Amino acid sequence: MSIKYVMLGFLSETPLTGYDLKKKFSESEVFYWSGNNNQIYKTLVELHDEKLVTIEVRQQDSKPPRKIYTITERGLAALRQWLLVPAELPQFRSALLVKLTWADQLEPHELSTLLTTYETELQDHLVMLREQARRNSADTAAPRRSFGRRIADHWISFYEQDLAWVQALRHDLDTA
Amino acid sequence: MSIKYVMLGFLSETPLTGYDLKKKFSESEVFYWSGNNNQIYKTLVELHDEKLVTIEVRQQDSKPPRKIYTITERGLAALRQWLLVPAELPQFRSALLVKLTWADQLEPHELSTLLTTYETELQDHLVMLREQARRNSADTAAPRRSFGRRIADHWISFYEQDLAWVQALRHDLDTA
DNA sequence: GGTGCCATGTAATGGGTTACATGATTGC
DNA sequence: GCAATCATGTAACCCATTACATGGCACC
Repeated sequence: MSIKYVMLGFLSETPLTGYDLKKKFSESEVFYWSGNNNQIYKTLVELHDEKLVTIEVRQQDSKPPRKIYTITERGLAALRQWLLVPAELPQFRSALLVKLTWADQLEPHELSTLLTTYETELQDHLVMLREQARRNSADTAAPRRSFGRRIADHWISFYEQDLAWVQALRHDLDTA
Repeated sequence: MSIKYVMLGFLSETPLTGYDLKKKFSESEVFYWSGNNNQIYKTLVELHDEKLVTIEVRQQDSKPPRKIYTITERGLAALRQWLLVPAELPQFRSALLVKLTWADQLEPHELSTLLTTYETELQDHLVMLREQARRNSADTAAPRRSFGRRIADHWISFYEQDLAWVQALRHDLDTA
């Protein structure tokens, strides 16, 4: 799965600049790309070459000109076509689970520190995600069939489940 | 997080060849690298250069020679040091959640097909994972503080949660 | 005769990251 | 004076992927 279609997706809602797209990527983890300049500006050129978007340059005084990208009919068709391709299964990457495989290489107190640190970080992250979800669901006046809030909640539930697991593990280790 | 330390981890259990390591990566999704030749053989050279492993070449008649890699004291120390570094938070990458963001671009029956296909694939995958977990927990006579089974179960629960979510979504769409 | 396992490795490519570069404006 | 926002883009690099290459043996 490439970032290309996700950018088309955003552009299907409203015309945007590269800068705007960058922000879109940083606003939600579900769009898991870093949204770095290199990729975005290169991909925009690509999208334009394939006539999936049009460019409108708008000059601004004392600011760099904005290049506003608008999706074309072909772009919308390409997006739809991509949406119809069966979605690959989710990928989970947990550094903790990998490390715990060799937990026996650590002293009990070292293991305990590892878990506690992780737990704290997870909790902080969850606070952030919940805040984000709250904000996003507030301003988006739910369009007919968009699952924004539902998706965000599901996302959060992955972390919640992970948190519960670590807590249970820590509890078991403490009582043993 | 690089594949390097994971390879050291495997080598901390027992000496292995590059070929063996490849298999280790394919045996469990938790070790999420593809385990392709390029990376493994290159990394083994690197590990050897850094004196984290030693090489023993064993000739075999009518088969290519095996290069058996054994972890050194320095290797074990490097592994431990890596284990102590706080684990990054897990990363989830769900193509489905990304696509559903633009679900309104699809006809109801197209959306339905998308979800059903995904659900079926998930279920198949779960069957495979459960089988894998069963096999792995059978032959590993649980060492003192290794969480193999626990880790596998947690892994499975991520997919189960995802499955439940899709099923709930599909149910809601059907009844609406 | 074809597939799969053993066992090593290389080549080409793709996808993604960080960091660099410019430059004005606003706010602390 | 410093950081952040707006807004574009480039350079260097790293990690990972697929595919290619070799070659014998076992099994159906």
